[in-house]
Amino acid sequence: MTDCGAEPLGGPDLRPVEGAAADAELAALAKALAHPARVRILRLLARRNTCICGEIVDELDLAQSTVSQHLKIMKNAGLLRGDIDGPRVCYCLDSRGLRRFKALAGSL
Amino acid sequence: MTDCGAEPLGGPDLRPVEGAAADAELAALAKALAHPARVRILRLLARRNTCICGEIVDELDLAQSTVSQHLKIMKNAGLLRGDIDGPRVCYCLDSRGLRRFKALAGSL
DNA sequence: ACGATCCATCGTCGTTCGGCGATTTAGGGC
DNA sequence: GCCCTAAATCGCCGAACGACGATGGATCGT
Repeated sequence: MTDCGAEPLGGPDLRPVEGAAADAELAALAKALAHPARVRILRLLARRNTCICGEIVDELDLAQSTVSQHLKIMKNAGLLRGDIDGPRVCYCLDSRGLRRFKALAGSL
Repeated sequence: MTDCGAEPLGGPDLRPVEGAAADAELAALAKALAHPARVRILRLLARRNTCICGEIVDELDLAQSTVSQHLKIMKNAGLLRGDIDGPRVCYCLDSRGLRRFKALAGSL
């Protein structure tokens, strides 16, 4: 139940890990992780291999609107995907973005 | 000339990569990297294995005071070390902090 | 001792972040 | 159609960020 759709299935990332564009990219990804609540959300989603939705709100003792903002930030950064599942929305990791982040971090 | 002193020489980092404390730690490190100029500074310092000081100002087309702020942020985050070298200050990577960041990023 | 240089810090300004309650939007169930 | 629930969005607020110029403190050269 409520599993996210399949990944868009990208091959290995060919973009460079250096240069001005890569710097901006890493900075943007880092900014998306620059808050404990967002790191926690990412870990929650990683632990349960299935997707959860409003359960995140229950775990975080933050208001629903605040959690929604955090989710939006990470989604825009490409770290999460959110699929609509009936009246709910199912979030899960975007492993592509996560891999990209790790690759950029590893290049330091 | 102008090489930083030796690293404080820490063994392998024993702190956990998960839990609330680790989340806060990763968030803090990520915040320190959440700006293109700071990523760039880190890369500049990584490229030249010797330390540079005000040369960073020349490369960044930012005001000297702004660069100083960025350096302070990364120093406080444990990503840089700054050793006084006569009238100049010699910045270089704190490989301990950098390793820690990579370890935390890799745990995602 | 003096001026010059390097860097840090201060004060200011506009922008963005992070939080919340309240409201809107979108589906599902009856 | 109507309500109920889940989630997004809006509006507001205080706090922090990011940039700058100006000022201050330390050190070198002369």
